[in-house]
Amino acid sequence: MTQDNGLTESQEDYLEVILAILEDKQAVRAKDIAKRLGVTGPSVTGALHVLSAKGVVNYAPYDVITLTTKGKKAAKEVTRRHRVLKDFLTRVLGVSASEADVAACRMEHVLSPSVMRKVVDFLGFVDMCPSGGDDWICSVLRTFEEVEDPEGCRQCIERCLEQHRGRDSNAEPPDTSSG
Amino acid sequence: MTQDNGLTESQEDYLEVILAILEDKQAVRAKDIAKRLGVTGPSVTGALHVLSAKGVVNYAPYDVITLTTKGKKAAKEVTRRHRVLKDFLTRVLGVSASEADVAACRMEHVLSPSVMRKVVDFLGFVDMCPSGGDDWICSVLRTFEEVEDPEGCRQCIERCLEQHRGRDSNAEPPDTSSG
DNA sequence: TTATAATATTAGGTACACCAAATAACACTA
DNA sequence: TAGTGTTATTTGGTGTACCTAATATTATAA
Repeated sequence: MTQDNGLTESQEDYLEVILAILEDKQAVRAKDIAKRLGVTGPSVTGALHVLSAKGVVNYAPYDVITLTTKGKKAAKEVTRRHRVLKDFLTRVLGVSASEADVAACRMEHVLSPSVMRKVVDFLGFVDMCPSGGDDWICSVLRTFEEVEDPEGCRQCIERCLEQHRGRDSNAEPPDTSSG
Repeated sequence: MTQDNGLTESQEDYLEVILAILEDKQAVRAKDIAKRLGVTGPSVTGALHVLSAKGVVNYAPYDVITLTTKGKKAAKEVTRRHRVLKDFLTRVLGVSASEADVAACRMEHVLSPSVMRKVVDFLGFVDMCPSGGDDWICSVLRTFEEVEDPEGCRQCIERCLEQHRGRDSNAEPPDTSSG
């Protein structure tokens, strides 16, 4: 497993939906898990046995289903990855919400923490941009290894953003074409 | 399968390495496949049986291993996805080459064609930028729904890029990647 | 308090993807 | 042409993740 928490992709999915159900309703039913995951009852029972053995869910036949502390932590972590990836897919790549959900559901199991961190970093740039930050584009450009003059770029982007920020300033910089 | 070509993730991996070996050497040995995929011989034999039944490899015991036309097409498609994703991870997110390879190896099986297209589109902007294109940043910004004056931005970016281009008027192609 | 509907579980089976050990085929060399 | 090492295959088995059908439990209504 890329994320190594000792859980398979399928098991991470189970934890994720259990947490989601817990946030909706009070009680978690095997039936609801089955419905959300598109599997049958026996599959849920089987998975719960394994998850219980792994110490992430509290389970006994016909008893209520809850997450252990460890399980809740793992579930939240998966959910967080899902959210980040969906965010990235929609906001950066322009993927539709529903498609992003499907894709995030798969990607959330396969990206290492370090790659996830890069995704978060990128989103950080994006978040920073409209609120006043003026260098995320430069930072991105730098990662392309194409920009040989980051400072020049920075200044340029700065002017660009200024144009959008300051409606009052109609002063178009006339002297920018110099090398 | 997200990519539905009737192949499992594992099977796509087999095709991918078979194609890779074909591009290196002339002949494909079960042993080489095993080594590249980190599996044992029997696993390869088993997979070849299935792949043969699916009409993507030509296989008979102790005979040479080749890809069918259909198989070659599928293999090239997977390889293309891998390349695109690795490219994206390294150039856009700044992931290291080796990590990008690992991540691409997983992602290549889980992203739908439409999401892949978005990734390609994004890379298109990136590629366009240093080589003369002048609006990829604007296009990206537009997707963030933050830019209210795309034309102004376009002009700004244009100046920015001019600044970088102007330093090397003889404009050789950037020639950074070689697949 | 039983009958019944809803829910959950066990039992048994499939498919995939792998493995180790044993066996078979092949390609040389002597 | 037999012998030897390499390569490939078959055999038998594991673990995961599903499924259907049958059974058990629980909750509820008569």
